[in-house]
Parts: sequence; C-alpha cells; structure tokens
Amino acid sequence: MLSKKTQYAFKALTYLAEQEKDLPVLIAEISKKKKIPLKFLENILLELRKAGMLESKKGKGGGYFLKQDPTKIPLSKVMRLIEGPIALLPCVSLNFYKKCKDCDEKNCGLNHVMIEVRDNMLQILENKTVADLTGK
Amino acid sequence: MLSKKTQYAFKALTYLAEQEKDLPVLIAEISKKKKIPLKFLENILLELRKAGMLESKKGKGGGYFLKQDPTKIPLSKVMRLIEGPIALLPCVSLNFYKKCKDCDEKNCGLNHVMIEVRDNMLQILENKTVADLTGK
DNA sequence: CGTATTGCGTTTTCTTAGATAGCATGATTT
DNA sequence: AAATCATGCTATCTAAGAAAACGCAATACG
Repeated sequence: MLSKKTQYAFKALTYLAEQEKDLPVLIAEISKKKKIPLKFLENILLELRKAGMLESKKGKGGGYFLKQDPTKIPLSKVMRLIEGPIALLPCVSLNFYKKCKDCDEKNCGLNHVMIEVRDNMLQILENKTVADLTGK
Repeated sequence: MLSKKTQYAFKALTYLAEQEKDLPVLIAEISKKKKIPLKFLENILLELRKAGMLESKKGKGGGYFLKQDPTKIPLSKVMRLIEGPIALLPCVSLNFYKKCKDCDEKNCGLNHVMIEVRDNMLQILENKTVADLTGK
C-alpha cells in the first residue's frame, strides 16, 4: 500500500495540474480542498519542488505551481521520490536495488515472479502521467 | 515493498514445498537454513497453520509440513494473509476495501490507474503458486 | 516598513515491524 | 510415569517509520 504521504502528493499534483498554468496556488488552498494536513503538505510540496516538478513563489500572490508539464511527469517518478521503491522486493528494484542475503537470484523463484510483477506495474506507472489524473 | 514477515513466509513455504511430502520439518531447521529469526518464524508458521496451509505435529519427530498441495497455494493468498492488501490504495482493494473520503471514485483518475495496476498484479499473483517458487 | 507566504529544522505522537521471553501443552520414547 | 522433544500461546519490548504539529526564519511584494 502507498503511504499517506504518497497519496497526498498525487492529490496535490492533480489539483495543481487542474489550475491555470503558472498561477500560484496557496498551500492552504490545496490543504483545504484536498483535505491534507497543512504542515504535512508543506513538506511534501517542498520535496516536489526540490525534485524540479514544482515551482514556488513567496510573498503576496505567491504559492505553488507546476514547473513541468503534467504530461511529462510519470506516476513512477512521484512514487520513487516520495514512496521509494516500486518493486515488492529490494533484490528486484531497478532504482533501489539491494542484493538478497541468502539467495542466488538466478535460481530464486520468488525473484523471478517479483520481476514479472515489477515489470507489469512499471509498464503502467511509467506511461501514465499526472495529466491522466485530472478531470480535464 | 513487502514486509520482512511476508518475505519470511514465502521463504519458509518454499522450503517446506521442497521437502518430502508430509515429512515434519523442525522450525529450527527452517530458521537456520533460511536465516529467519526463530521466534519470529514461529509466529509466521502459526498463522499459516491457522489459515490451513500448514499442519504441525508436536513431540519427537514433529514439526511443520504443508497441508495443501503447493500448486494450490497462490501467492496472492499468502500476501493477503500476512501482508494485507495487494492493491496500492484502500479504495481499490478487493479484499480490504475502504472508501476514499474525499473523492468520487467514478471520476477519480488515480483510482482508475490504481485499479489497472492492481489487476495487472493480481493476474500474476493469483496464478503463480508456492510450487513455482521451488527449485524443483 | 509591514504583511503575506514559503522554508525548514525540530519535536511530538502514533502505529507497526520486528524481535524476545517464558511457560503451557501435547506427543513420543524408554 | 518420567523424561524429553517440539509446538502453542501470550505478553512484552524496542526501534523505526509514518503522520502531523510547532515556531520562527527568510523572502517577496506593495
């Protein structure tokens, strides 16, 4: 299951993608509309900004807005950033690989199955983008 | 990612499936061979027994052994028992469904994508069984 | 300047994973 | 029946991580 944090990230990005381009939106507005705890959301948006997906503007008329085109942000990117690995096992992760202690991967049935699962998940998550989440 | 507990469950089941049928195996042996903390493994095996996958025998010559044929134990069943939901969101889970507070599922893009992901995962996890994990 | 807004480190709270301990219970052997 | 082997069960501990809240600094704008 995805953590609440990741779920919030998706909701916030969706909301921003539905707004007018380059129009700063208050954290408080997103928080209210999407029922996300304000301070928690603050951290999430900051992470997304640091990763280059969002831009922010301080002061009056400030807020957050998308830096990248929503069609250019695959869901897998958001997941890896906020959630971590997409794969179900470390020994099967492309971006967060960690070797299995006690199994020879070539001969590990579990490894093979989980690679298959991973590939199936990625095939969707790499191709669907934030733009696909909006009601537009 | 799967919890250690679920990973251990898979390893233990795999080990048992590789043994001679109906031959009790000591918890200690599984623990040693698969490098699983003994007492933790005890709990896991107990859960699997209660779920009807394993049988146990006390006393000398006792131990655990498979009750069901490994080809009859889909990986999804183990995951749901030990890990919980397979789906990435509660509002998309078949066995652990929980309604989303603030979204109308019919019009929620995230919901739709995650249903697709779930179905792709299940297509594999429902069809692969413990027997597919063994080196046999 | 003054106000609005994000930036960000810190702290708190809560939950869960993971691991530990100990005694009860049942089966087998002698 | 006694000794021994092995699981059954429950209670508890610790650490880590998720979720959320706090307070103030920094910045931008008018």
